[in-house]
Amino acid sequence: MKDLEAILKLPNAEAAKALLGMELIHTDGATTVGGVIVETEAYHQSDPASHTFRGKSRRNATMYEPAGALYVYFSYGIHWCMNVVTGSAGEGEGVLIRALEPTRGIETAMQRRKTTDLHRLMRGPACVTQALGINGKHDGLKINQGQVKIVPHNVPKEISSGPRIGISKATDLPLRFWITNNPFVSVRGGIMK
DNA sequence: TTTACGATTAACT
DNA sequence: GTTAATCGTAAAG
Repeated sequence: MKDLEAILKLPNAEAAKALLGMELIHTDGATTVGGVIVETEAYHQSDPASHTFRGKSRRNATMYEPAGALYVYFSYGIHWCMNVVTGSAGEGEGVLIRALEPTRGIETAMQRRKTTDLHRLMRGPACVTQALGINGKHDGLKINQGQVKIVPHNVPKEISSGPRIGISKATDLPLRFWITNNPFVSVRGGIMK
């Protein structure tokens, strides 16, 4: 198992795969909520579906921070989604965290999500941020230097890949990765198994 | 300044 | 399976 710093410097898609099986933890005061990353998507500068495709702007500025920064953006007027910035020198690359397998602070997460359905607790990018209590205030935070941490947890038995979800461009690129047969992966879209 | 739309979710038929 | 909710951002005027 490589440490986080090494993973974040890997090429975009490699980093997305390497983050699977790591544990993402958010500590807010006395409250800690976290889970194992089971689903990710890779985005980079030359990708038409990426926020950084058309260069730096106000919203995506965090994507150009050094690897290890947290890019949190607001979508559809309601949802927060979180990314981990990757690459070695402000290349505008990142990995979208799409789903976690809950491990810590499950009761707190259920209160925040207003559901007791464990399988839907952290399934979907906006569900992850809601369960962990992540929002725009966390944009730009450095991972492992404060409230948000990513630590080694286990090694995925098998990794699957396929087209990404919820985008209208470059939908044929297999830049979505998940842990094979993990029940906490969002299986929308009838993608390959 | 105005307009169209999105790395989505939850509710409903 | 289908659709409404909801608003910040980017692109166009």
